[in-house]
Amino acid sequence: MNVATDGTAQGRWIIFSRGPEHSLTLHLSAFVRLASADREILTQALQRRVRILEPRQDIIREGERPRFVNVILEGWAQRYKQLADGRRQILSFFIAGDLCDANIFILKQMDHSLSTVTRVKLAEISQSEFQEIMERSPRIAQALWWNELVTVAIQREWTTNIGQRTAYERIAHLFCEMFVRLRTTGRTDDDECEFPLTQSEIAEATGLTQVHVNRTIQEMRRDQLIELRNKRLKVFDLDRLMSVALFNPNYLHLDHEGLA
Amino acid sequence: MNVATDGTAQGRWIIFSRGPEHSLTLHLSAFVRLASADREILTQALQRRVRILEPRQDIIREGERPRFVNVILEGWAQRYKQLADGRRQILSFFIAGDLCDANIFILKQMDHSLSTVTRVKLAEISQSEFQEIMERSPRIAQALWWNELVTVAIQREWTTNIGQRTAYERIAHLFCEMFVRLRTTGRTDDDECEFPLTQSEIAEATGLTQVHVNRTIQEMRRDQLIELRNKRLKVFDLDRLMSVALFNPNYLHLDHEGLA
DNA sequence: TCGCTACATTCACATGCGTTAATCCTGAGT
DNA sequence: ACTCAGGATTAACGCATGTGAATGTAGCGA
Repeated sequence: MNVATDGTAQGRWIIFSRGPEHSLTLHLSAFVRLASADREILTQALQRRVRILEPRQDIIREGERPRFVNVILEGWAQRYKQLADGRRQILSFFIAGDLCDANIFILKQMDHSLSTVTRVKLAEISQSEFQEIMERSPRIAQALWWNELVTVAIQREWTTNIGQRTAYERIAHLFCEMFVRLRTTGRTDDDECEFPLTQSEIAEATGLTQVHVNRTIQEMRRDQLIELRNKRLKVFDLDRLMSVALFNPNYLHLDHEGLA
Repeated sequence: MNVATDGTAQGRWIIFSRGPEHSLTLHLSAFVRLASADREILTQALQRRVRILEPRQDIIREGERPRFVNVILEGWAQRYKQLADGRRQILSFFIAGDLCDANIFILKQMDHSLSTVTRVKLAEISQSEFQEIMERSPRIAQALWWNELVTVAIQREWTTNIGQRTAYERIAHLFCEMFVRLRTTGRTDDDECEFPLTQSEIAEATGLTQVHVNRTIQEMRRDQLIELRNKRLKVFDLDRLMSVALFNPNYLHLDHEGLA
């Protein structure tokens, strides 16, 4: 696949492309316009250690010591957290181009877990590599701050989502967020996008039960809001979906200088 | 008040002290041991622009352009977010020593609001001052990253709290978090601490209604878990409170090198 | 084709929490 | 002491969402 040099397809996400030679080229064309030297630095970093993981597999678990910054190159991944008695909350989703935790080695141990949703291709960046990148390019260092600020903003929105919205609104909001993020990185096809989550996973992400998610999605289908099957989501009218979800994309902070 | 040079009282929070001459001295003795030069830099930055705000007053509102990093010197403040129809979610609380949003100027506009809970004394740090600090002291810059990582971790815990815990557990968890954070900064008195929130505010922070918060707190009182009146919280048995809340303090990341 | 297995769907019933709206405190100011 | 206002408390009632468990369905390997 190729990528994202026009306004539409740029975003917070670090997006990559395969050139004709199938080598990865990284664009942290997020937030700042990076010089080609910066791009080169990132491209290098992403090639050093690449792994492929099967679906529903842990990347790192709560309590473990973080050793790498993970960058998702293909597929969906997620953060989650489990209470002592097993209840599980999904905290966020990662899609291609997302950087999991800049500077995570500063923390002694993970307070949550990372796992794949689909089959995932990711790049691991070691602490020393990471520090070198930050030192060599202040632009990238600033882009990483920006990335982190957006990450917190998304987490705040999720808190609000679960705390204030009804089941119907919550699920609609999740659809909006993922659709917009995928579109920003050029991964939508008109009014459709991939959506590899099971209803149980939607439930764990929204603080609902799987049964109620099922009921609610059927209601959304009846309302002609969406279609969801075979791991694909179709949004008939995004404005309407955003409206019923009380979705305000401001928290994604897509209004940065990287955009046209 | 004086502060926090021993292990117990150090924490993630940037704590300050009044010397005998009533001048502020800042300790970002969080996470890293700072050199006295670093301390001096921070002390300076915190003296330049100090404001006092009355209770329940906005500091900055969603949509506005951020101009300062705010550091809380005294009192409690909060983040909140409001949906288009008025529903409000409180997203986190700040206590003395907390730094609101490092590098916030990177974002074009606020995606949430900041307001006081009690009367608050805060220091504003401008963009240029802030950048200068980061450049002059890499130790501080790293401490700021650490601070940001803990901020996201707390937000994740709040998401989990609202998504998975029952009303009783949620409120207990909030009590635990604030008690532990206050204790870490030396602001508890044995088994008691200040707790200036109204039941309505507890409700907005936990995604419950004020009526149900009231019911639940009475139940906690009957269970001899806590006492709460006159804006003071008494915790009879912190271990038991943590246990019913399924509270695991790992997300506060207090196990850093700054600690003895 | 059979029979897994993982999901999605349905059903009957229970309940935790929300809603609305009085009424009751308590502390601060006069 | 008296008053007032902002909380806290109580009550009656409703509903959104949870629980537990059965049934349906589609893909996939043997």
